[in-house]
Amino acid sequence: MDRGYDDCLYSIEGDRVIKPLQVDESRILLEVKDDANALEFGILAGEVSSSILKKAADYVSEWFDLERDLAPYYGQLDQHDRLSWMTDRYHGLRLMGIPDLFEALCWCVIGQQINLTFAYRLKRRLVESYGSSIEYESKQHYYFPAPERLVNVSVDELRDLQFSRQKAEYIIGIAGQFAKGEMSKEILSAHSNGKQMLKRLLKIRGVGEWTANYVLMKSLKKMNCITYGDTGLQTAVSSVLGLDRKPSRQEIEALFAPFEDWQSYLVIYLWRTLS
DNA sequence: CCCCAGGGCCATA
DNA sequence: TATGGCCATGGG
Repeated sequence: MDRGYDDCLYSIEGDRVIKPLQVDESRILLEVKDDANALEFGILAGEVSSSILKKAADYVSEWFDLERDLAPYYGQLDQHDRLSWMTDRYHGLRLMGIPDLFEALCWCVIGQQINLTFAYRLKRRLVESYGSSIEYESKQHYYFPAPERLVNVSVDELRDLQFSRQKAEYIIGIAGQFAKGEMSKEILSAHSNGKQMLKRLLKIRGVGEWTANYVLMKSLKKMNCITYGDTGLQTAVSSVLGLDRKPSRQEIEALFAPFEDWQSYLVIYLWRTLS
């Protein structure tokens, strides 16, 4: 999880990661750590009950995509001339989810077109300005701001945080859809298939092909999402194919074609080659 | 100083 | 349908 970027929604301390979590009406501080052959989780702060423990476990499972058997994916990777090395190098690397759809959409808008260092800085400013937090061992742990909060923020306030006018408008607009109940993870999930979900997402101002696929991958766990137009993906594909230029869309499609049902994972693994 | 970052909108033709 | 300008900032 630690790629050297400054993520403000969880903190990595040694072999454990700490993240504030809302389960039903309760706010807890979740800890997940590496325990040799398993992930172990615990509640550092907040109410603890059997119900909350179960939901925290479910969250960890979704966050780390623990239910998925990666063996078929590695089987396909092994058969590929230029990608088989990934099986050993990245063994066990899973698709880290962004379960909160609103957060995932906002994060995409923030990250559009700017370098990741700056993107994480913008996210931190947004979160620390409008998100709530809980304190643990004299450190604040932040929740992503609620749409009901962000919908009442002005474009100029976000520009003061160095958001571009476009990003500010997109985020406030998305917050409005969530606050009014026009969009939610449940609403999006109710669509019959991934293609319909993609169509619905593309209606949102600020959401293009890259963002829609990223969100379906990270929040809805759809397995065939290719972030076309992604400069990072293009760089990685160019590298593994040994090209001295950006790959065409057709070349990307050709590379991904054998990985039906695992294409999102291949995107994740290709991104990994960049860090 | 330049170019371009894990894009997308909008105007124009 | 296709193309180009624009956005904000910072790292290389």
